Formats: sequence, structure tokens, C-alpha cells
Amino acid sequence: MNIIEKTENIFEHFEKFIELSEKLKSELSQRIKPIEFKKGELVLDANHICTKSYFINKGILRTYFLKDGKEISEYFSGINEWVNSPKSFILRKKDIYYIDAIESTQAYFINVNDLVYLFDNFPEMERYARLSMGSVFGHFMERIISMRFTTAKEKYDHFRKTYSDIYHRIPLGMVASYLGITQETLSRIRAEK
Amino acid sequence: MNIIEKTENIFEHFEKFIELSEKLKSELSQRIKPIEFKKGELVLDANHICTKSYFINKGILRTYFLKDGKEISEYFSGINEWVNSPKSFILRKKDIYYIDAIESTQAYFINVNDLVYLFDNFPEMERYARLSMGSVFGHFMERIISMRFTTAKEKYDHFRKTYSDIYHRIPLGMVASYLGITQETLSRIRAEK
DNA sequence: GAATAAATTTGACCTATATCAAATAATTTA
DNA sequence: TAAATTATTTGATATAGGTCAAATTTATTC
Repeated sequence: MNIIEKTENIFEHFEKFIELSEKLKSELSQRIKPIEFKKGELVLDANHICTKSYFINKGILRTYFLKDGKEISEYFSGINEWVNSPKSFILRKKDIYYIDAIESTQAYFINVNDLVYLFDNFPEMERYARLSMGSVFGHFMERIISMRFTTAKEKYDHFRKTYSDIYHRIPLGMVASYLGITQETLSRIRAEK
Repeated sequence: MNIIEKTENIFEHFEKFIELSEKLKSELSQRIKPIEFKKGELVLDANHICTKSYFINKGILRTYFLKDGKEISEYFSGINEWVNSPKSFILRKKDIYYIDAIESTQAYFINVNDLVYLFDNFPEMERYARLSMGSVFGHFMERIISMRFTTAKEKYDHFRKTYSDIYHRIPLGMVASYLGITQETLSRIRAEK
């Protein structure tokens, strides 16, 4: 798959929510650039402001934060998803989140300034942002429900459903911290059946 | 406080995110209407599509869903906040959420069709929606963190911080289901100290 | 303002999951 | 590919918070 085809993925993603004019496509193409990360590489350090948003083409990025010196996984992002540190990116100030690459990852990125330019000049981009945030919203609400009521096993089942395409590629310890259970408990859940 | 002053609250809320032209103010005023709910009254039945978004002026609305026949509180909304059933309102289909009034409540509402008209004709409304959703997003992320790692007591402390102005007006059972702990445990937490 | 209903508290007991510790297994690096 | 590091599993024990039941307090209704 070459670079031109990859850009098509992003356009397809936009077109789930809005129509893309040729003019907007051209402006997007000029501002969206490819980038690669090696397995284990840090994509965002929480000590810096997040100025880029990444659209994943291949691989998995993980967002996490530190609690008592330990890495707590916040979410995982696979193909055809945008990743950034939301509050940091939008408010242009530091937040608690780090981002790293669980696997070697190919992505595209756009700078926050370029995005702002697009928001200012293409009202449909505002609409895209509103609508695409809405769908992420739904996932968050579902997750809040799943975190509250389920046993550790039910939480794990929900995780596998949510991340059905990539769950098996995420190390056990990261899954455990994502679910808010211990590694030992998760290991035992996996063992039975 | 009369109706005109109340509308000012909504305008102030918008103006945290965007500038309101006189034209837009006038269009908003024509579409935003007052409504009242008695204590205990059902605002939205999950068997219907949510076609209105409510901006609270006084009182508290609660969003909840049913699990095994029991009401599970999802969130509480106080003064100067919008309330609706997000997925139902945006996607125009049924969702699991009910909304009721914990206290006698004064609110304003706008119909989804009117909102769509505003989105179509005032790009700054799209921006308002994007930016205001962003701040709700932050709260969700914080809540997901708080639900995962804290003891029941820490969860309750976080709840009191999040709802510092209204937490004492919400019945214990509703708080417990919001936090995903039992009433008994919450009662014991409240008792000590 | 009794009577009734609903919400909250208190008690006794039990279970899922945490914690601590050590053994394997898998992955990385020299 | 052997050594070293890191991840996962397994075992023994402790405990926070769940469950069930009943008492008490508070709110609602006639």
C-alpha cells in the first residue's frame, strides 16, 4: 500500500461524517504527513504539550498515565483512528497522558495549527469534529457502564468486545491496568476455560 | 428572576465558547422555550426518542438506565448545563437512558430540528458544539480514572468534588448506583468521620 | 398529624479480588 | 544462542466491600 492509497483511508474516514470538496481534500493533503514509530517508541511525553494528532494506518498506539510510578493504560488505538492527548491538544497545555507505540506503527499526523486553520476556513470541518466526537462519546459512556457493574471477568469480556480486532496483541499487564484489575487476576481469568 | 434574565444565562454559556451575533441571539431566542418539571417527574422515557435538549436554570435532572429492573444513575445535571440522551438526541433513535427530575426544576429546551437548523445556518454553532463537548469529554476521562483505581471512599470523595454544589441534594441510593457501590457501603462511608 | 411508605442505617456473614511471594515462560540483548 | 531482562502464571493469605436481614429514621399521603 503506497502513500496515496493511505491518504484515501483518512478521506474515507472524513466522508463517514461529511462530504469532502476537492478544495478541502487538497488542503488536507498538504497538511497531513506520514510518520513512523518503532515498537516501544514514545510518541508523546506528558511533559510536553500535544501539538499533533495521529491517524493510525498500521500498528497500535497506547495512551497511558503514571500513577505511583506505574503506567496505567487509558486506551488503545488501532487502524483508522485519531490519537492525541485530548485536553492537551485542544487547550494547548500539558496534561497527564503519555502515548507510546505497542507495535511498530505507521501513521499520519496533522499539526494543531493546521487543524485550526481548517476549522477557521471550512465549517464542515467543525461539523466533522462535532460528529466524530459524538461517536467517541458513545464508547466512553459504554465504558463507564462496563466499569461500574461488572466482575473482573465481565470487564475483560467487554474489553475483548470493544477491542475485538486488536485485544490479543496487547500485553496482559497493559490490559490489566486498563481494566483496573491486577495482572494476577487477569491471568487467572484467562486461564480458566 | 424573570424569563428574560434566564435566557441571559444561556447566552452567557454560549459566550464561554463563541461570540454571539445579534442575529444568532435572535434566532436562539425564538427557538429556546421555558419548561418546568415537578419533583419526581419523568423528563424522558427511554421508550421514546429524545428530541429535546434541556438547559437547567434551577433544580436537578438525573439521567439513569435500568439494569435488572433497578435504576442506575448515570449522571446528574445542575444549573447552567445542557441535558439530553446524547446518542438518542444525535442519532434520532432510542437509547437506554431515562431522565427525571430529582427536584422541581425550571429549564429551557430546544428541539433537535431547531438545533439542526442553527447548525446548518450558523457555523459558529458547530464550533460551540465541538468546544463544549470537549469540556464534557474531560469530565468523562476524569471519571473513568476515578472509577478504576479508587476505593469506595475515594470514589465518593471524587463524586463530592465533581458535584460540589449539588452532591448533598442527591439521595443516597442514587449516589450509590452512580458510583457502582451498594447503598450499605455508602451509608457506612458517610457514617465514619 | 397519624398512618403508611420510602429511605437510610446497622449487624452478621461471605466472597471476589487484592496483596505478597516465588516459579515459569517468553522476549530481548550482547 | 546464552545470559539477562521482562512478562506471565501459580500459590497462599488477607480484606474491602458485597449480600441478606432487620431496625430505625425520614418523607409522603390521607
